[in-house]
Amino acid sequence: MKATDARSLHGQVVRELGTRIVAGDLKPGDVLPREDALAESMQVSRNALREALKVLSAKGLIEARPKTGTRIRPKEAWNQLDADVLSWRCASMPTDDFIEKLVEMREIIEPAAAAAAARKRTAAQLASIDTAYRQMEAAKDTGEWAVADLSFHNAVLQATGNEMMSSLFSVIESVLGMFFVLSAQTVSDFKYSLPHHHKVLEAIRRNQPEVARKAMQAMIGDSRGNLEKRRKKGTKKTH
Amino acid sequence: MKATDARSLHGQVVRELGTRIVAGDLKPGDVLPREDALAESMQVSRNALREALKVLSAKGLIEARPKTGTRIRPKEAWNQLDADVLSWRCASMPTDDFIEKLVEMREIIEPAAAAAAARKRTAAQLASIDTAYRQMEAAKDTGEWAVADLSFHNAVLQATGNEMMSSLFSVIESVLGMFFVLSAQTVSDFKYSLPHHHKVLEAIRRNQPEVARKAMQAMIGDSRGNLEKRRKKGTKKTH
DNA sequence: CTCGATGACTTTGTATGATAAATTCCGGCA
DNA sequence: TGCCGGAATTTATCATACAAAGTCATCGAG
Repeated sequence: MKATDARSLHGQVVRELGTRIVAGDLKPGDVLPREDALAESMQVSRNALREALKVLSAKGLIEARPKTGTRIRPKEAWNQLDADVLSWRCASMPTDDFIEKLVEMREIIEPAAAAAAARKRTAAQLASIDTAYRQMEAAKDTGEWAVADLSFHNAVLQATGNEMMSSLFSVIESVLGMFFVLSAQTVSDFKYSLPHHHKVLEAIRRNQPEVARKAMQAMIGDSRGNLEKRRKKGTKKTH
Repeated sequence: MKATDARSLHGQVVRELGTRIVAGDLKPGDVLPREDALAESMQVSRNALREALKVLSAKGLIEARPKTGTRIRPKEAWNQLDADVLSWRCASMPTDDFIEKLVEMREIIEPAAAAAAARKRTAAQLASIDTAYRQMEAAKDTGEWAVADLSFHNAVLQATGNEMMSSLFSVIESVLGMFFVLSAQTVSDFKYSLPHHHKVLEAIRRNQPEVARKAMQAMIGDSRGNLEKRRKKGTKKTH
């Protein structure tokens, strides 16, 4: 689910450079080659390259100044919540440290969102959550499950009625994505978290904020435990 | 504190179009004029315009396709947490509804951040918070206070050690900015929240997460009350 | 008459070359 | 030594041309 169109040429340049920056291949403070040199080395026109640089600049990754050149900005300046930045970080062998931070964000965002949704959801928003839940019930494989699961959590965020909360879905998407890839092979019963989701759904349906918050916390706590188990297993394998 | 450089020409175009989009002057679904026509009407080259469009596209505001044209994307697709988007929304007569959403975000983010900071802060991070606090103490006018206040809350977010949390500072910056402009004239003692900040600082110093969380919650609750008072006064004036 | 393919047209995408503006850095001068 | 100005370099902007992609109408076949 990439925000940036990867088909276009400048989109490929954005992805290429963005990936290399977040992966640490290009470090903060480093200056990029001159625009014409970089354009030539990447086999694109200087025009396409500049459009890519503007996009990276909009995401806070780089900064261009005449004469000085274009340099990588410090990590604190990056739009760490940007969907592309998150996706690039996830793509490049995320460290356990990063996954832990993602989970930490989730633990803050989702219980609060569930509580807010229980307070303010409209009938239509509740219906969206309900639909997603039923798709999870009906899922026949891990692929269908993943899609429905993401829909569920997205619907909860949207039910808060706060568009800034909805924008945080990119974080949830990242952490769930990590979870899916880590548990795809090892889990036989991929629906084991269905009861957790049901509790959240019912609490939101009944407008019970604190019940919804607790249910969501429980779900995430469970998820965190499994994630750590999988991660340990994964590191064992590499020995 | 603009992320996008407003001095450059394409930066001005970004700001112009971005402002008009978030203000609702250009609505989701609307298609922009052709690139060459739009470029001419804005007195810039098509090249500069395209770089601006790429930036807006990176922020999720627009989407361009051959033949179809460039259209405004639905609000759900916008990067609502982007510093520029937030600043543009704040610049254009924010509705009470939007301010309420900002406060809601703050109530979720900052108590959790204070707790995390109390758990994980390094000595250097604590020193940053302490420095900001002393600058608040020493502030001689509302301008100095505002700067120090922002530093304080930024330092707390950074003390969580989670860069995604730090990226949420743009939200805090927006809500505090609104607070400052609304209370600039009406408040005689602009340091009245100093004790609140002191409690947060001390709790973080002593590694007491729950104390820090409560102290931050109290500070925000107080701030919310004042904001509503000011807002009411403001609407009264317009009668 | 309906459906589908085909071709022309419109709009964005990419390339190229040239000029302007800004900033650094060096050298001259007081 | 320190200030000032010019040269050099790099990004910023402009202009033009062509390629690619998608839309829409038109035409033909069933």
